Amino acid sequence: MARRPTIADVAQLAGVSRATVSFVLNNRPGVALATQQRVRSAAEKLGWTPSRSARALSTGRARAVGLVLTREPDLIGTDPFYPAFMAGIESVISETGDGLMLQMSRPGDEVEIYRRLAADRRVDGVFLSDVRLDDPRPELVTELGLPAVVVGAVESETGLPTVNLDDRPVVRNAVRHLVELGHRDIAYVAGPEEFVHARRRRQAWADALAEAGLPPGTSLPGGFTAEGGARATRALLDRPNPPTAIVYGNDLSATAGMAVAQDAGLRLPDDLSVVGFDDVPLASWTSPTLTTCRANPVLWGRAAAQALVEVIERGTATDVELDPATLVIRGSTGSVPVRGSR
Amino acid sequence: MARRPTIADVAQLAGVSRATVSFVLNNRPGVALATQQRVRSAAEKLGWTPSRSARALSTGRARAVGLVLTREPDLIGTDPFYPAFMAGIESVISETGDGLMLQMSRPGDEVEIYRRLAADRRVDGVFLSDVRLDDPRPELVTELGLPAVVVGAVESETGLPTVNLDDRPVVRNAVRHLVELGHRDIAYVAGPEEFVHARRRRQAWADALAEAGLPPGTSLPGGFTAEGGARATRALLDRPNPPTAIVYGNDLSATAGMAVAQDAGLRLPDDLSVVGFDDVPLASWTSPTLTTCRANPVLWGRAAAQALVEVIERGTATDVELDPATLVIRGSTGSVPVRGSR
DNA sequence: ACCGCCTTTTAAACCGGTTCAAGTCCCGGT
DNA sequence: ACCGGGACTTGAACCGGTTTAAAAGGCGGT
Repeated sequence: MARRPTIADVAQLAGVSRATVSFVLNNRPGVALATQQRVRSAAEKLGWTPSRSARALSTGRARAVGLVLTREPDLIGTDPFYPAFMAGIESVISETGDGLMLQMSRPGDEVEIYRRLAADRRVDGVFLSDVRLDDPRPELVTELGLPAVVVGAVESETGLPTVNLDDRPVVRNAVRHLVELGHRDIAYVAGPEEFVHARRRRQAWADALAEAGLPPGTSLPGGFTAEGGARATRALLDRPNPPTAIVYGNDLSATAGMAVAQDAGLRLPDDLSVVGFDDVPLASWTSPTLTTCRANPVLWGRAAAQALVEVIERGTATDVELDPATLVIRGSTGSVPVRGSR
Repeated sequence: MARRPTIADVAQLAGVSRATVSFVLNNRPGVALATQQRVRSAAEKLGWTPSRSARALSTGRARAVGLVLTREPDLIGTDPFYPAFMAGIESVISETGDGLMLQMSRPGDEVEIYRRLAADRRVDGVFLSDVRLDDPRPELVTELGLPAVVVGAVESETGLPTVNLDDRPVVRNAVRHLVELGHRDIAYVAGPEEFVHARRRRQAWADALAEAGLPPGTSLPGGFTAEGGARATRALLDRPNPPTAIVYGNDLSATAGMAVAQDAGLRLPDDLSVVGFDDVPLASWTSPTLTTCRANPVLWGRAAAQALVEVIERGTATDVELDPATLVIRGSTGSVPVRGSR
């Protein structure tokens, strides 16, 4: 395997200096057309591609962005958001030949990971997703001088550019939909409270109840997991006055909740209505099919990547507000059961 | 924001040459202990971390490995394998401070992506997963001189180091389990035939039938999707003599299949037994719960990463055979229905 | 006092690009 | 014939590390 060609080889073959080759490569004006062609064909003839590392060293840009996934390893596979989100990122950055560096971390190591990412200058910028309450990362990246884009935190008190999708309207729609079906006792099974998006969804549910003139409903933690959703559902159904509808923080816990309800002898949606969140591929294939909220993670990824590129190149970017998620009504929601009181 | 310190700054503060700092950094023998300490404390005082790009340029190693996901964007989110697999990879490579470059591609662009990865020398090696029949990639990486590890193709005719998990025993166990329950007509809903692992699983099912002295069963394509699984299930149930059990290529199509069967009025497992593959988090929460085959994608990732590191560093690695997947028996399999003929 | 040898340190080349100040050429104007 | 200026090119420094060959220092032996 012969040594791969360098810019010097191309320069020599084209009969020009290395500087000229570099200019041609970067489409810098001021190179005669004939020269450009000579350089190009020389490069092609030798099969030359500029070395990433050399470029990175002299330009100071790594031409890569970083995504740190901070979740428990088991949880990471259950969320269809990230693969789609990453696909969206890729579709933008690959246009300019940039790459995506993936890091996984436990919630604890997180800060360390970002520090290393910044210290190494291995990436030119990072995405901050799954933002938590009192998240140390916005401040950290600011301190480190690491370009960053916040994904999905509506309160832009961070000072960082944000790409946001407001979950509240769709949750409100879901509650309204249930209210229209006659439900008055609508419970909520929430995701981890430390996530601002989980908290926001729960708040939207509470607000929607109030808006409909209903008393505050019951909210239980479901942790975005199947087990958590199941446990919360059991607890809700064991109450003296179980709710007639349950809204879940995600499809995973909703599906587990449906199973629990059916095991308890309830028929869905006759005895209990269920709403999920995410619209996972399976949601159309549960029985009954799952009414849920659908966002577009690929578009998130695209928007986030575009914003990050802008921050990296121009130092700042305008916030982006994505189209809200939509309510997908399927078979798991139905009229309130005629039962007991009133 | 002050310019970040370089090796020269450290050298100056420690009162030594840059070479010495470099030696200390790389734990090279032949530096006096006192000097090492002076260098170390100087580095710490300045908060110096060596620049990745500079190192990459002079050592010729990018200190990163690449994973190319070649699936349709929609499909990518449905497979819990990859996130866990990546977590496994990360856990190994992050020990040495290496990174994971993620690339997504459509089946068509694939070859181009690998070429670019190799040309850029942006990664030191790649994983080859979802190996297909007549896959061009093994030959390609060999030609490109790009270190690679094949993940999950048992026929090591590629000449490349392979990390393999033989699905056949567990599929065989699944069929046996069904045969013991009295089933004689066991159908199969397969993944895309171009994937060697999908094909292998189907073959294992066929072999197990033969081994049990049963006539060849019916196999239909399910494409590893929910829709495909549903369609195939419908087709199977519409037959004059529908099977009493169906084995699916993955949990996604199995779950969709269960829904179809239940919609058709069948009770599971009384009228139909179902076996999946993957053991997705939801498998314990369908109704009935899903009997399925469980592998350990995190261990795959670890083993694959270790093998790849070995190839990169030593030029070659020994093949690894992982512990086979296990059969998880849950509620979706039961005794054959007493029905019709015989 | 001199030598050989071992340990420690360093100067300088190198990795492969980018960039800028300083050329070189050529041409039209006077 | 000479000059100014625009269009192209290029030499050389630089990015921040690694590496090698050689120098410097220390020490016991004769």
